[in-house]
Amino acid sequence: MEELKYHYKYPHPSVTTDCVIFGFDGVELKVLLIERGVEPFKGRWAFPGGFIKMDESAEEGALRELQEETGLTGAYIKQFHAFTDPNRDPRERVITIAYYALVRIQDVKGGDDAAKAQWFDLDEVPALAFDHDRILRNAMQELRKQIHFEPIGFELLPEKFTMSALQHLYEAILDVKFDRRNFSKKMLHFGLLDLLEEKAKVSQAKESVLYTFNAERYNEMKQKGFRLEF
Amino acid sequence: MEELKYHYKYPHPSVTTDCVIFGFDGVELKVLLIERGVEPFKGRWAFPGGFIKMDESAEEGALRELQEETGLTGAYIKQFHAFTDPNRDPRERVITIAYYALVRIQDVKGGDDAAKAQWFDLDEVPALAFDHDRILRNAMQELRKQIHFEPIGFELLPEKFTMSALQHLYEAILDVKFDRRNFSKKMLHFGLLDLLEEKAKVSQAKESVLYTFNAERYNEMKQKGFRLEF
DNA sequence: TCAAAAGTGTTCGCTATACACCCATGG
DNA sequence: CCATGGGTGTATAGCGAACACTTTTGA
Repeated sequence: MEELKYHYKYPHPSVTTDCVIFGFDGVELKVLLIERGVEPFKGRWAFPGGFIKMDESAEEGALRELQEETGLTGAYIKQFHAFTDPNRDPRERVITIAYYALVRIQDVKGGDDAAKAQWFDLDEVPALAFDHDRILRNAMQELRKQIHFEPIGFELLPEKFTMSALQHLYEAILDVKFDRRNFSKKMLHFGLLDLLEEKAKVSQAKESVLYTFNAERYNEMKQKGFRLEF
Repeated sequence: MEELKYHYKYPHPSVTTDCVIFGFDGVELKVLLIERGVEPFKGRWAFPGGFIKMDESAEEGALRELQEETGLTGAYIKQFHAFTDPNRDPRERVITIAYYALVRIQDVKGGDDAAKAQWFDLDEVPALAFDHDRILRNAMQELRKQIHFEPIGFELLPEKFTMSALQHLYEAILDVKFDRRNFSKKMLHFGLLDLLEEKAKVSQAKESVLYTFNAERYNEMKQKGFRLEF
């Protein structure tokens, strides 16, 4: 039998973090899932996650999970909800504090874990373990809200990107279509994109100019009271 | 010595809910605080809160705390952040899932608890216990974000209210001033306010017309894809 | 009669949107 | 030479912001 070393007067829930990891391949918004190797929900897909250590914050825990699965440090993460249904885990009471991460898909290495990890198109996500379906829907909602007011899309793109990559990203996240001319006008109007000398040919067509996001300028402007609104 | 009946292989944090209760007196936005009767932070003010029971969700816990302090059932609450700094409670590891509640201040009874409770103007809140200063700042931020997109202000007003009460509420929450004519135009333009026959004299001046918020119509419109944007 | 709040319309500028043609490249 | 995607400007409508005078009432 396991040794039970920690004793409390009242019952305590377990607390985990789960990390919904979003990536973008230039066309589709994707999410990184891990196949569970153990019961419950063995064989089902789920988000990376795990118990919070007693000396780390939830955010540190989420970053640790993210690093273990993707090799990435310092990626953008955001806490969006704590899921607390008493029956969300069939084994015991587990509360999870959920984060989403925005990563550059091309920077992701295979994780340390032997666990099978795989990117899924958002519209091809299978039925997930636990309440992770709900967590994913919720993450998407919050991501959509956030992108209207913060320049987080750039976390998903390479350093240098074309205007049409940026547009496709916004279209994938918000599930709408924009007029190319209007989209570009609006983006450039914020004054946060630097036009690079360099060009790139993406498809079998004309080469297109590259932009980069000027985060410094954004921070300056934000301090002066500028509120981005897409 | 206390009997320690609950045993775990790994250490578990305690999990609480805290509830930032907002009210509006017609002029100022207020927050309900409770004076702590025990250490730590004895004598300091704090939000109502407590441990989550093993068979209730965090939301149920927050509603229970709210009911105990105000006598209100079914008030509007919203989870806005989980605070997880390992040292936020000097006694032991405590994670708190924070909610804010919007209540009609005039409906609030004294709580069941003998604890001293008191409404504070938002700009006269004293230094709070634990990390509750931070929690309050965070709650205000989230409330401001939310009121741009959801008609939650009405949760703070009586059923029947004047346009200027509504305007003062928005001004208090957003900390800005609006032009009376423009504000009224914008609000009425949503088509969510019903003009009542009844009038009221609020101050020592002209009597003014009363409105009521039509929640049914809002729900219909929302289902048809209407997105409120203030 | 004075002070305080309520009621009410118009103008202007900006932003969002709708929309079409030409060019460069690779197959 | 054809298909694909890139680049670019203008016209219109709707919304947000600015702005002043008259009325009622109670002190």
